[in-house]
Amino acid sequence: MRHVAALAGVGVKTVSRVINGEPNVSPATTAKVLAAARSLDYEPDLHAGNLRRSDGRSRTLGLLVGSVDNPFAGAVHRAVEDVALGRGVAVFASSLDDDPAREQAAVSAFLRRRVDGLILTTVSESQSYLAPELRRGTPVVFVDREPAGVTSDTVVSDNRDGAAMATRHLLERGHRRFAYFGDRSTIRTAQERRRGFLDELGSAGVATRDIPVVEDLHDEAAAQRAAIELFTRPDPPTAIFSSQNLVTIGVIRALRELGRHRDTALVGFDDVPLADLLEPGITVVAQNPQEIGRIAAERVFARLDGDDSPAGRSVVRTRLIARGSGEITPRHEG
Amino acid sequence: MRHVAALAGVGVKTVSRVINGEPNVSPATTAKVLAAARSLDYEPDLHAGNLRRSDGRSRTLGLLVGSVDNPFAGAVHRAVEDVALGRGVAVFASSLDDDPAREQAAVSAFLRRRVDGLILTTVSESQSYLAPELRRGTPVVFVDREPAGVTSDTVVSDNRDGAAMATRHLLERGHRRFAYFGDRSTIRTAQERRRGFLDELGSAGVATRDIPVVEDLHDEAAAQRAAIELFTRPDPPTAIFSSQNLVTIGVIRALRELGRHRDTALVGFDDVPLADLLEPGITVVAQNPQEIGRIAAERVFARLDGDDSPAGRSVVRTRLIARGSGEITPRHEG
DNA sequence: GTGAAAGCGCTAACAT
DNA sequence: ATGTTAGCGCTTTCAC
Repeated sequence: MRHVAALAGVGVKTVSRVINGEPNVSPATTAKVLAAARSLDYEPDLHAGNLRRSDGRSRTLGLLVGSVDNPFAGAVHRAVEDVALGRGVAVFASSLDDDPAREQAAVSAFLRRRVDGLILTTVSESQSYLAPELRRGTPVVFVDREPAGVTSDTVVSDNRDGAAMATRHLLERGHRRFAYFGDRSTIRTAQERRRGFLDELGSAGVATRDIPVVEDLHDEAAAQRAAIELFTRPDPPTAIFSSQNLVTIGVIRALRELGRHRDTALVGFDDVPLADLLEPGITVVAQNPQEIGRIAAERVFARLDGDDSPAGRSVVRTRLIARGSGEITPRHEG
Repeated sequence: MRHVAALAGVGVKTVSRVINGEPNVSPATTAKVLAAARSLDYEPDLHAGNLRRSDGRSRTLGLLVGSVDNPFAGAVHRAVEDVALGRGVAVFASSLDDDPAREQAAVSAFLRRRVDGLILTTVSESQSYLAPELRRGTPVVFVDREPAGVTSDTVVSDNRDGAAMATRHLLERGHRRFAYFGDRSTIRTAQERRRGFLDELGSAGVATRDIPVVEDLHDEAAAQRAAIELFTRPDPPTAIFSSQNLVTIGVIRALRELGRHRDTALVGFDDVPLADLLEPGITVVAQNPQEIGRIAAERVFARLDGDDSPAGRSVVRTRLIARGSGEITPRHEG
């Protein structure tokens, strides 16, 4: 900046004024400064400015998702980016991998870089470590999973209702023998989905005591193995509810392998790519990651704009998409 | 930091030493400083340090991909993150959307934030605007698409060879009536794939003059429409090569709709999620986005570590995955 | 309409 | 083993 000022024959403050579009600079001076900046390939240093700037904003956001390599996270990320772009804010994205250590490391990395706000998917038992930062006024929005130990804005899917809706869908087709496949039972979201499933069966008068509830399946292969194992036992279920993306895919692979995909009903929570092109198409309770990301980003910016209303909880509705697998009726036993 | 120093009863420089793990601090002092930092919830300001730090590194990378909401980009991003994480480097990710204005805006946003390196997928006609930055020594690695107007490290798939391999695969099954569906013809990568396809047909003695080459299909719907249109004309092809992810999916939808998916061969460039679960499974020339991302990130860090060898071009091999659709033999005409 | 001086939080260089 | 001073590139404040 000093070089630009020297080349343009003005003071540094004048350069600063031109760069930031502040008033009280004559057009002639402006032109000189711009020309000098161009010829020196000058790019202002945003961080240096921040150090002294009154609002202290880095125009930067930290986003922590399950994994950036994952359709749900990608959609959330994209929605956040779209909102941030309009504000001239850049987004740091990191992957959680359901690892509490990574959660803390990522948050710390964001904070050291003085992000203006945080959008977080969490996995550790408590987010109370964020309390000082919240007190300092940094906006934090939790997405997909609710926080514990602190209160802050949260955006989640209606996990329980969505799971209940899926279950009702299967009950209405006459199923009475169910199985549940879910991911890590420590994850709140997973608990909610299981609860929605079991409660709905309970209300329908189905004895939930004997229903196989297989949990802690965190990848396709584990889900596939678990499903195959279940189907080699007597009286396999006629209907399956799978509580997550990868689990659903693992179950599909298992049913194919067993030749059971046309006579076993399946509804998955969370949409699966190309689910409509499979045979049968996969019926799912689809989340709305775009909406989750958009709302989360808008909450952050509202807070930055001074909104100091109490922390809120936004619930983004899920939607049942019937494609075939959920409409299979119970087979008659041999 | 001043507050921490005051609370610990030491000078700021000692705090700096402790925070950065520099030597020559007594254990007792270290403990005092750490305690003070903890009690004040102190997080060092990385940017402020950078301003003065001799290496001037922000420990930050800028990554520009097609769209963060896209499986290929997600895999690249994840690989870059994994390499960067080991170095304590955070990643800014942005979406290009094949929009030249976005490309420039994203690069400028990265530069203003003083990223240590750039990993870019580009779409504008020339990247000569990066020349000053390259001269300044900022490492830039181009991924997926080669740059124009500047020379710098590049990591790409073997587009031409991959396309040729796909074509050979179809030729070997006896096909002689082909069609090509591709995305924007202005994209170098797309040109290479088309070229690989046509050259291979030429070498096999197939007249390429009459082959339908449908291009500029940038989404599923456009590809689907184009394929349906082609199949309503006389003498439809018996084999299709589609040059991109979304185009492949559009073509699959079209073939389904036409009831042609079991008698028309299809090989797509770039893998498709769940392609193995479709019927028939989709044969593809799979890229290796993880490898592309990993190599790109390693190139950046090698440059930062002082590697000043001439700009290199890494070619990541594609792999043909036969799943059914590419093994369909030509139907006999009625 | 413009510039000079001070200072943001930190680290380099040189004390001590 | 620790402290002091200067200065990174910018914006603030205030003077002209």
